[in-house]
Amino acid sequence: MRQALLDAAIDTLARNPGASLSEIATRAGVGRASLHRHFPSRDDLIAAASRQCMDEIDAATAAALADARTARERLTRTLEAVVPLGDRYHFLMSETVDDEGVRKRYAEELDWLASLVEDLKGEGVIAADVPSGWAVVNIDAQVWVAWSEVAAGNLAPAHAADLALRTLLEGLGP
Amino acid sequence: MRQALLDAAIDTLARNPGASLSEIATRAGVGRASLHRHFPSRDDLIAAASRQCMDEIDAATAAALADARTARERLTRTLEAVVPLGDRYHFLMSETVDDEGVRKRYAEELDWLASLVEDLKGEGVIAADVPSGWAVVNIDAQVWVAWSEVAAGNLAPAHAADLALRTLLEGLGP
DNA sequence: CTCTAATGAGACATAAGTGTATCATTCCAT
DNA sequence: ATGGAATGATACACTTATGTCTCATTAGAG
Repeated sequence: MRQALLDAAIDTLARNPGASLSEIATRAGVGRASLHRHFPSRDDLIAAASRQCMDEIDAATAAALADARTARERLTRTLEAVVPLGDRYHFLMSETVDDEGVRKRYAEELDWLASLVEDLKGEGVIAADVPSGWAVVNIDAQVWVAWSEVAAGNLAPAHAADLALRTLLEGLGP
Repeated sequence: MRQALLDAAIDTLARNPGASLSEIATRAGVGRASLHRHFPSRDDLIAAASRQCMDEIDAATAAALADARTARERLTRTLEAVVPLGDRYHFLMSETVDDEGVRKRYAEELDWLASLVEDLKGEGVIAADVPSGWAVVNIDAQVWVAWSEVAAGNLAPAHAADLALRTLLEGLGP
């Protein structure tokens, strides 16, 4: 029940950030009153959904990164793992959360991404004259683009992740 | 007055699609009643703002494309012209408009972009094995990324447009 | 089977956004 | 200076979303 509500919230809010709690409850196959029992306020629901997204992304990337030796390999595994979770990713980017813990974890994710970019530069995978901020925001953008193409039914997840990787490596490479 | 309202609407709604008419009127330095005199309903305002955005983008690209001979040159000029209008561009992408004329013009823009991609492939600027849909959505994404970096104060418009162009040419090239 | 906790459905109050109408004031052309 | 048009401010009705509460029903543990 709680899980169904979180999934419905992520699904619905990723596509329409202004969706009402009624829509979310309906999509979860649950009455609106029950939603309020589990999540007293809209903010509570969004904060919990954000934590859920970060948990899923952390789990997926941790598993994918276990055997990654180079930064390039870490980027590859990360894209393969995160593109199928693109709706989670997009939800995190679009919803501004009041919760302190969520903001902190989100900042950690950004730091991790920034350090990955630095490592990629160190390996010569990303050219030195590409601003690091540009690289970070491009990785975000490629995840979003790849997922939206998958969600639209235009590409298979693996193909989309591959294209995203190629676009990043060639586009930002030396 | 009408112009101030349109500018305020685009500015405000590009950053927060759920902004209220009060916010927009206040940002325009106008009372909410006056807003309703010029634009009877919210939908009217959004439709007019969308037309305004397309007019500005059309004007900017038409001027930039006047002397473009190759498809690659058209892409370059388009990025240089559109990146500074990134908020307009983003507004168009994020607001779903009911108006028939707006939808039609928007579809024409997408067609134009698709034909540009085909021409770029013909010139060998974009690799043949890159799906055209991927190229189209990547051009959109680069405009958005470049503008957001400009809006955040991280890059100068010309530098951002240049990075976007480079990322596209290298990322999608053969 | 029985008791308890959870659920669904609905009523209710509250708040915010929207659209309309009114009236006094300001601005501008004549 | 004067008259008309536009504006700002305000009040009002209407709608929608939110959060709380109650009560009958259901599911599941004992």
